[in-house]
Amino acid sequence: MDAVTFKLIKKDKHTKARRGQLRTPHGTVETPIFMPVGTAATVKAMKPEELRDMGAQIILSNTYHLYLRPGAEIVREAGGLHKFMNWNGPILTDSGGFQVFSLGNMRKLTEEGASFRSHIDGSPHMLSPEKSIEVQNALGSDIIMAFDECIPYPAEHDYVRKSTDRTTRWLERCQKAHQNTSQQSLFGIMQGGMYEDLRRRSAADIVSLDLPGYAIGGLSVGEPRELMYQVLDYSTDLLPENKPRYVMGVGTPDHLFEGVERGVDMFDCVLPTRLARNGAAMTSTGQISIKKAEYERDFTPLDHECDCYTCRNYSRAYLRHLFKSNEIMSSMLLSYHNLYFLINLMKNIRKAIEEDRFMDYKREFYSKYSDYRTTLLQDI
RNA sequence: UCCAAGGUAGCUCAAUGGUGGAGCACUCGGCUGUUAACCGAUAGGCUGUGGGUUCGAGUCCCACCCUUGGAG
Repeated sequence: MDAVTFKLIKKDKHTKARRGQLRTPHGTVETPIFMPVGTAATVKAMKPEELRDMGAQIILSNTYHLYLRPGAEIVREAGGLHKFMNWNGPILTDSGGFQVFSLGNMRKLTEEGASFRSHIDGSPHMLSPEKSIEVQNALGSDIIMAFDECIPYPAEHDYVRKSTDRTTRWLERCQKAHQNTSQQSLFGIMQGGMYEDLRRRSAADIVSLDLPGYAIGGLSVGEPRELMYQVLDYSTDLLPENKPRYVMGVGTPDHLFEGVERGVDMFDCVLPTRLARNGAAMTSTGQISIKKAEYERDFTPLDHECDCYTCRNYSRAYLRHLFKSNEIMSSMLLSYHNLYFLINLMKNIRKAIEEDRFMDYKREFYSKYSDYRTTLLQDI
């Protein structure tokens, strides 16, 4: 029996959207779900209590970062990642595969794995499928991700094919290295770039390994929005219906809608927390920059439709002041709001799916969300 | 009153006698499995004032004004 299991509880009548439950050793997650990212064993500027209060069900952390600092053994000694960071809900750890992409100029790829130079002190390290699994075992996360290469965009067909096949071989090694299935489950990752034939090939290969969950990787790497939707259109169909589907690194409100509509169950993204620290807020009318001079005397909440702690208690003028003054509270209040915004959005989406009005809800949302009205007209 | 140092962008400061720049602040933009409380762009100037030397002065000379420190 897998540590993590998925139960499909409802399918939308009009789209591929679905409602499900993901059971993990640390609790059940209602899907579709957005997962806040806590790279270094902390969702930046947020206390676990706040995450729980806002309705976060599962968070993500990172193998590469925790391996470098403080080191996997220290987390193991602490009693595992849950205890170490005081979050006893479900945790998913990324494998370090994204760092293969994001630290491109500081690593070398071979069949064995990726040789990194630490971004902290320049020291050399090798992350292989086996090493990534070993570290994630030590961390004790509920869901562990396969070690993959997140392929840049654009990329030549030949390169994508070779890389994707290597990612598949790495997945086989991950599966072999991962033995303890009672506490952790391994998810595989589809690659294939923006090429349908390679996505099909990747999906067929990883699905044959019969894993408890599958991710769609290599999206949101700079490709046009329409291209991403196009890839998602056929990619979800290539994955088994009774297993969770996770699109990695996606987190703008419109992408969440489009992903859910195409049958995606899980998302994660640094965007809400990063935007927050950089003075931007996600709102029902679109992204706003709290830095702008026009908010200097705006004593209304960030988002008039939001009932989060930040919006209930603070004004745009105050949040602008905090940001301009470089005050820590700025990151805290904006992060809370942005995470709440996405978590609440997903909650509404789940409810809409349950009531067979997902597309109605999507239309309603898009009608206010100014940045994407053009998409609304084209897609609906 | 004398001595010394110094007056350059909003602020703190650069600039052999040869096209006055930077950091911060301001304004605007970007951020998608975090190398990111980050990155980028625009704007901003009678170089204290008035004379002089010079082909050419922020820079050298003179006077004055102002600031800071010291002495009395």
